Amino acid sequence: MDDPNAITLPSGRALSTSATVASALSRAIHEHRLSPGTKLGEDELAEVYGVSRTIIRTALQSLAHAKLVEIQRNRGAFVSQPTPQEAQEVFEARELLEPRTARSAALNATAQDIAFLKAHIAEEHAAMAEGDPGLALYLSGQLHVHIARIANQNTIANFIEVLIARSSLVVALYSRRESALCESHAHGELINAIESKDGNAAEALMRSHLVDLHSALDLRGKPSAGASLKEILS
Amino acid sequence: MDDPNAITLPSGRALSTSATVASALSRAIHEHRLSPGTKLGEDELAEVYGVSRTIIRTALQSLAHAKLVEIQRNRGAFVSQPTPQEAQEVFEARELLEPRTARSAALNATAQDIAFLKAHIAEEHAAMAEGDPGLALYLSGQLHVHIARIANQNTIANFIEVLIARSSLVVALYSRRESALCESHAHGELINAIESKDGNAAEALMRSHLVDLHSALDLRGKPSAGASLKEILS
DNA sequence: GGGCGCAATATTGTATACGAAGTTGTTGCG
DNA sequence: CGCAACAACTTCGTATACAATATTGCGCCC
Repeated sequence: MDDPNAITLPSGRALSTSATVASALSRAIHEHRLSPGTKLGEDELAEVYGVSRTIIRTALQSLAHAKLVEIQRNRGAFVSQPTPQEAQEVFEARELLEPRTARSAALNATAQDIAFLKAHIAEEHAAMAEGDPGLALYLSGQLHVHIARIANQNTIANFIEVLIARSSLVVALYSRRESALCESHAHGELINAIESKDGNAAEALMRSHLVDLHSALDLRGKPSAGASLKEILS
Repeated sequence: MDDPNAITLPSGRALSTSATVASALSRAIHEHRLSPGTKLGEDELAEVYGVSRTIIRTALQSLAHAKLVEIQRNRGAFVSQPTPQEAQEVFEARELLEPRTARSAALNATAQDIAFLKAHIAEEHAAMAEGDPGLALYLSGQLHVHIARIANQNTIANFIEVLIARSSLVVALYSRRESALCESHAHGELINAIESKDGNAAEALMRSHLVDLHSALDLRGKPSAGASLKEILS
């Protein structure tokens, strides 16, 4: 069944099939192409990606572990809708992990790392300029992950990766202003601090950056964006 | 096929089957009944638990996500053998997350929470007295998770849960002294601080407790304990 | 006309079957 | 006698088939 609209899985070489699907879905969620609450039917996805349900299930379980999708027994998988409480927790966790990690990154960064970060920011600007805010949002999140990896903290980086992904959901639901989340402004300053190997500045800038993001949320009410279907009408 | 030695899955009511298996395996790893490097064959486990390979695979993938087992493509699943670098990372992550969380717990704890923690410690002592150090180790780890939950930080608590599990592997491989890891001593003081709602003390005690644990490791060499088979001989 | 209960449908949960990759033991050659 | 290549076996990866559960639509009763 070579489905004509089966997505040719990108870079399907060394990665396991289910990981590829999970990555594609994760990316779609990051970029707000899939809204919180969207049902992810197994047969549907199997057809889209041109693989069997087995692969889809594995991928969904992987995403569920990262809290990107919620699997309800005998009901199916849905893109997660973090509660205000969960949103709060995500940012509190980030505020514990990221500032200190940014400090380490500043102390560890090589010239190569700096170049990479700058290229990354340029990419982010380009995406925004081309009118692809979803991609820009994704890239700006990945920057935080890269910083943790530069700090040689893979374990923490993995946590941050999960937190970033969930943050994207939080933004989709609770963002007050529609504008770009990580204003490249803050990221630029942060990278400058890292480049000057100024650990104190990097830590402080990261902390205030996170506070900014956090305070740009409106966590009082209920999900604002397309929390789909009856759930919002009940 | 009602296998006579098929483990009657404990508390199999509300939990999905694969989650039950994952929980059982996780517990076995925590308690050092499964050593790092042990091969976890799918058919083997399927027979032991009296379920199909499908379930086993799901469970193993879940554990792999928590870095408790490592899945090698076309080779199988093995209990993880954290490298010294990973061990280091695990403890650095804990040192970022747990002290501040202990502070929150101290400020949040209700009388009920205190009672629960004390009962937990008693259980831990009992396990040790009964000569079940594995169980004691498991329980002492869980205490850290409970503290995070008392702090109303479920997201952080989930991270800590993973870190605790990995710590158990680290201890199996790199523990210098064979003695109990979390000497109940430290836990007792910590709970006292929480009971007195002394956030500063709780944070400081947790920090020093983690430093103690960390420094009890010998991360220079290679895995000490039964890192199985040829891997240690090559 | 509205609400409840039952049957039909659809979707997920689990098991099994088949194909692919790796591992091991053996045999032949150097 | 040792090493390399081959073959048989074992184990995993993926797809498909069947069973269990939830959802939906219809009809009946109130």
